[in-house]
Amino acid sequence: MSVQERKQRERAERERLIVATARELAERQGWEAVTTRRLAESIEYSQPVLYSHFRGKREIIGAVALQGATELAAAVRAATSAADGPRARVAALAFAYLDFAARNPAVYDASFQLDGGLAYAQEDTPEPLKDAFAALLETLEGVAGGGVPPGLFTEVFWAALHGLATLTRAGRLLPEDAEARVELLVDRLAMV
Amino acid sequence: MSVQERKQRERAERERLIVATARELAERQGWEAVTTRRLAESIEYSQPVLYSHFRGKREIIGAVALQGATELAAAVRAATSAADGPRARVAALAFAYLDFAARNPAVYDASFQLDGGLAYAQEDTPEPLKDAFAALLETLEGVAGGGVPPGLFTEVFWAALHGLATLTRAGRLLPEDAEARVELLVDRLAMV
DNA sequence: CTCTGTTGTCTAGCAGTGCTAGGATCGACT
DNA sequence: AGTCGATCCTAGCACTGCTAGACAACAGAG
Repeated sequence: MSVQERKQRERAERERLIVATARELAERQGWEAVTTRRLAESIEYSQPVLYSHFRGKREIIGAVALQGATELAAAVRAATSAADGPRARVAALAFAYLDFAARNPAVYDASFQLDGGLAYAQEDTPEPLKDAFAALLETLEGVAGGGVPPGLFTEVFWAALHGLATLTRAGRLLPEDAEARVELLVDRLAMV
Repeated sequence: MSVQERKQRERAERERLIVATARELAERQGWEAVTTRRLAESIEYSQPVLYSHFRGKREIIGAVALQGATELAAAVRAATSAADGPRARVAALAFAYLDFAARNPAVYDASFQLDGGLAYAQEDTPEPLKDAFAALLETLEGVAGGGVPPGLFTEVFWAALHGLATLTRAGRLLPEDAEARVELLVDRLAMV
């Protein structure tokens, strides 16, 4: 069985290569530059190989999205655990979130803006997405305030961050006052 | 000169038809269904005619976006002027905004999500966009709270609404608790 | 009323997209 | 050593946004 195992390993390796390459390409030149032809060319295989791993382009975006969610969760947890006190932890969460979105625009888009064919807010939601939300919840549930369900509070806080992230990157908000906006958001929303 | 005037009128009329048709098509089947061929077919002209009015598809989206911004501003102003008291006016603004986004998803996307080739937050920003922001500002500047620039407060509030609108429509947030989320947002952000 | 020149429109086509059918090739097992 | 199945690629489909160039319609001049 070692032959088959080797083949499986190689297949899995190639799949990682596809996702990594798609991500790089998207981060470097935008998702509109990620075509099946260019992607196939980059991994030095023909187009149909992509379709032996993924149903289509959407699923490739979805794979990048899951990677992104995992990393976002890790970034948020790292930032919050390094901060002292509820107020500082919430602020650290917000800055970490926006920083991630700004540094990985293509990945962030894959996760929260593009259609990666993933289920959200449902039972069959992939684990990384649920975990990313959980990472936010862990810190935010402490500052939801009385009578407010932590989940609901987290959704609102998340939406605000998402709005700041997307509007800023789309040029709708000037990046200069980014910090002031975050401070205002944290001061008002978090009940410390 | 009346002949030329008539032609100009007809041209303007056809341009309105293009925008209206693109909007209908997008609202009915999504922007990905708005192709230059289908659009040309719908207005009963050939494709190149579109390019005698607009530089490309992006500009058509941009035209729909401007319409949308104008209507959004009107909807917000209508809702706020019908409400009594600062708290009620802010809530009315929020509900009107989200209602507009939910009822006109394609138009909302054109305005704030897709690339319509429009400038934002700059000097050469089209008037309808500036006015839509102004409509929010008019109501929100009264509840910004001391020491907080009204413009900054409006940006944050807008971002939160935008986040709620997009995440809800993308299936990231369940629509059930929509009202509770808005109430929470208004209660926390607005200093009545 | 005819001719002319401009203005407007359409046909046809380019280069690119996501995706797939079918043939070729390679290699693991009998 | 030969067979047969898995794997991969070539070629192509139907579509996209966009454009060059042929063609027709029509206002203005004579």
